[in-house]
Amino acid sequence: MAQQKKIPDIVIKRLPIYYRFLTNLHQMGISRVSSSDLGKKMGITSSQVRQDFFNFGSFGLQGYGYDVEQLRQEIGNILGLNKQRTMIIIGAGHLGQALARHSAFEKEGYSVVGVFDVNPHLVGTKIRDIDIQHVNKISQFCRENKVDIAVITVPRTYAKDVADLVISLGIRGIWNFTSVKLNVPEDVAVENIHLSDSLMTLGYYVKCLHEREEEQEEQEE
Amino acid sequence: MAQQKKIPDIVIKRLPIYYRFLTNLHQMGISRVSSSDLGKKMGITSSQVRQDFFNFGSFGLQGYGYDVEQLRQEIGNILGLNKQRTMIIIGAGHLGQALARHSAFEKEGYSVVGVFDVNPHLVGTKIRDIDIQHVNKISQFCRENKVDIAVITVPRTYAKDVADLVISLGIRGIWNFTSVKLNVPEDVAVENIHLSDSLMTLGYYVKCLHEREEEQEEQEE
DNA sequence: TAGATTGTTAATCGATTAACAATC
DNA sequence: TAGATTGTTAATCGATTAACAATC
Repeated sequence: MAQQKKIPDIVIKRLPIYYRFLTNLHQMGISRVSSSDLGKKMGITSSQVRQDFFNFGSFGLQGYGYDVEQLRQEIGNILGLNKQRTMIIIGAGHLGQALARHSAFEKEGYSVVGVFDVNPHLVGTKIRDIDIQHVNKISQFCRENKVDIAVITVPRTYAKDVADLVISLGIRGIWNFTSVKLNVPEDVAVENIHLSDSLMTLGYYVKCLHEREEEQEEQEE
Repeated sequence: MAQQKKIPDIVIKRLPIYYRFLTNLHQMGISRVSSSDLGKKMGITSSQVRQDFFNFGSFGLQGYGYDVEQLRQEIGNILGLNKQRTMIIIGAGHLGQALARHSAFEKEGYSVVGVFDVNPHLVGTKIRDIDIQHVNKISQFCRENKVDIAVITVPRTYAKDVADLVISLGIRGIWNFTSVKLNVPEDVAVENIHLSDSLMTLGYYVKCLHEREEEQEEQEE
């Protein structure tokens, strides 16, 4: 069943946030929520909550609201969390290792099945129970194992080559932690974590706040 | 000089991207660029490029375009990259340590000046040349040192308390790596890196691509 | 039933794109 | 000068918000 009219990316980006808040509610033992309660918690309008869900169907009950656990599962299914996904991490530097050890992803159905690097000091060692293999083993590994997602945590100069490689091996999802913009065919999905960009954005707002403070001090004189 | 009409957040989020592409151009020895060239590289329209810059003034030359290095510096100044910023990292787990060791931030003027944790096995050890101190030393540290940004990489249950603490100590910028939504006063800036959200979003698109592939296979039969 | 809240359409708002006069 | 490209206003597009009939 094909997606009819394309759902805006910005709506998709909000689904994990809904999922997160619904998980919280569920853990707090709350079994029922209205669009306006949920919106208030998340800092958006009730209209937006209902409008977002409307893209996928109708999950609520008029006059009642939403069943927390049911809605959570619906959104989980939309996101595909009901299916197990496998990831390989390419680049076992500080960040790559931290991600490999980050156990939280596993709970959501994402498991790291391989870690690769070029550094001979790392190749052969283990992260948790996974051997770090040399990058030149990636092709073989992907032939022998189903891999859904490649996590790219290599230095920026290698990012493009690594992306091209994993795409050629049939991987359709790339989680890109480098600052490089990856140009990929339309049948490949890329999600970027641009740490530096995020930090610079924060820096801008901090600067603005400092400037505002200085102004206020001047006015007080 | 106060910011006149507020510049949209979405424009601010693009500034680091411009900065990044301009740095690349500069490193490639390219000294001149037009809005349409820059837009093409970044995957946006030339109109948007000009419209974005128009928020801050006029940096170009009609009939010529922009001087790469000059534009880069202008954007750097807007972002406040000309000023040195200090950060403390709270939570020296895998992610916190990886960020502390991530040297790239330093180049952009952000330096880690303190790392804190509660784990007695970590307290007293070093990351690079920085001592890991116990979290109960944060107040004292902030009184004795100017700290611009707090990086929060603690488990989610402690996130709120840590945020409240650093805000009470006068820190105005929070880089939040936990999955918790931090409710902060309006004179505090928060930037979130929600790794799980990003991964789930990627998972959604991977799911869609898989479904599309299956459909195509069916049609071929 | 009366009250509440959804699903869904319509109105508004803001961001992107187009257009073009200004000018290098 | 002629050509190119900006700065800037106007038009379009898309996302958010408001409104309300449907209905639990």
